[in-house]
Amino acid sequence: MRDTFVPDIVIKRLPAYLQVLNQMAKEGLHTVSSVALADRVGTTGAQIRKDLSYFGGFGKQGTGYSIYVLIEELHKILHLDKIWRVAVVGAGNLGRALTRYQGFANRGIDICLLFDNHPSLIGTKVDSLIIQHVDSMEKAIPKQNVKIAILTLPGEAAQSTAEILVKAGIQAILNYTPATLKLPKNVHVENIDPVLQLQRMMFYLEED
Amino acid sequence: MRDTFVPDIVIKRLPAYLQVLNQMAKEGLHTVSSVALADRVGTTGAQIRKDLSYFGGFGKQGTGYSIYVLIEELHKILHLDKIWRVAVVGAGNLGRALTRYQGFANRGIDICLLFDNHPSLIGTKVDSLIIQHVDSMEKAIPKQNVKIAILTLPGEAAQSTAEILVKAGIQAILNYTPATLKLPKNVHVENIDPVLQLQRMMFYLEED
DNA sequence: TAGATTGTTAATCGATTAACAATC
DNA sequence: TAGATTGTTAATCGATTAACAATC
Repeated sequence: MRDTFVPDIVIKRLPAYLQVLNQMAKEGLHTVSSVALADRVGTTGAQIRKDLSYFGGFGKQGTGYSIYVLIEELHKILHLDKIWRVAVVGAGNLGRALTRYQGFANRGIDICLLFDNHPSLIGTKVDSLIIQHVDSMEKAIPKQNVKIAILTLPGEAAQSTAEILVKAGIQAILNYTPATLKLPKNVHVENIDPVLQLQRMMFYLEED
Repeated sequence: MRDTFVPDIVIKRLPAYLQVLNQMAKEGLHTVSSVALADRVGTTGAQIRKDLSYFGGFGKQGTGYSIYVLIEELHKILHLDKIWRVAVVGAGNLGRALTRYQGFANRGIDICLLFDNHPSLIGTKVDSLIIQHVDSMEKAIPKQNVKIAILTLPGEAAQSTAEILVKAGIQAILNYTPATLKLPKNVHVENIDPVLQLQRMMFYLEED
């Protein structure tokens, strides 16, 4: 079932479905139709049914989907049924804020490494995590078998640092820098430079 | 020319083009072909030419594009030829980090308002900005004619706060919360919950 | 049983790519 | 002039939507 190719764009939507399903479970609901779920997510029933059908038939005609079952299946599909260790690279404002971010721990994300290259920061703590020098990444990352990194450095250092991360075994990078990273295709990069995100919306705003 | 419909997906790519063009200008280049630009952005020459053609013909056959001209045109198209004032709502770790973020000021973004609802924070400063109570948003936002807000609250408060923001005249929201906001279609929302971004990549990682 | 809703197929829509005449 | 590269059209590809038989 997962052998058949699933388009990236489908994968991108699944976490949003999961998000709403979790919310619904919290509200005490047990069952949901594709249309009801779609209304909350902001899409259509047909699209949800199509997306889910790449992975199997989780619903019941006439009834819809068991919220509990669907959450469980989405967890399996997205590999969320384990805790992922993550390294934060760059201990500036943003890096420290993300390290402390409450939303990670209870959603299966464990920030376990924090790096910077600024001498005065090395050895200091952010909450209980000690800031290590970027030069120790190549050893520390494989040691803890970390596969995911969050990049919050100045743009100039992003490319070279990302290359070291890849050498250290990192397979996915959440890139908060403005840099357009050039990395092997097997490394997955999500770009979320806040400036770029804001610029995307400015087009739609009235100049005044 | 801008009267003809331009697909959202084209608009989304323009800030990335601009990003690379700025980089090239910094490197001292003056001219670039669609293919050379595409290589750096990670797309194809055809796509860049098609995207730009929605707005006019900025290139010269045989030569390519003037980097200077293209940067200027993209600024005009995306409405980046002015400074945009932005409100940050939520003065937790992330909100404070974004308020202090160096990358905003030199790219035309002015964080001029910061709100929270936690009594002990009201009146305290983040850099030179005073944290105000969320109840004062409805007055303070129109007063400064702010159209863009960054949401960094706990998910539970996101929807109701966003509705107040819309009433206050906000037209674009950069949403860092896990909430799926339901707002009038004329309000532009970009969702960048870091957890969702990470989950999108976990699908592609080997379970081990 | 009658009503509701799935999973899937076929039809439609939109986006990307290829190709090339125009021209710098 | 010859070579390079644009802007655009047509062809291809992929994603969304509509429709409905199957069935709970």
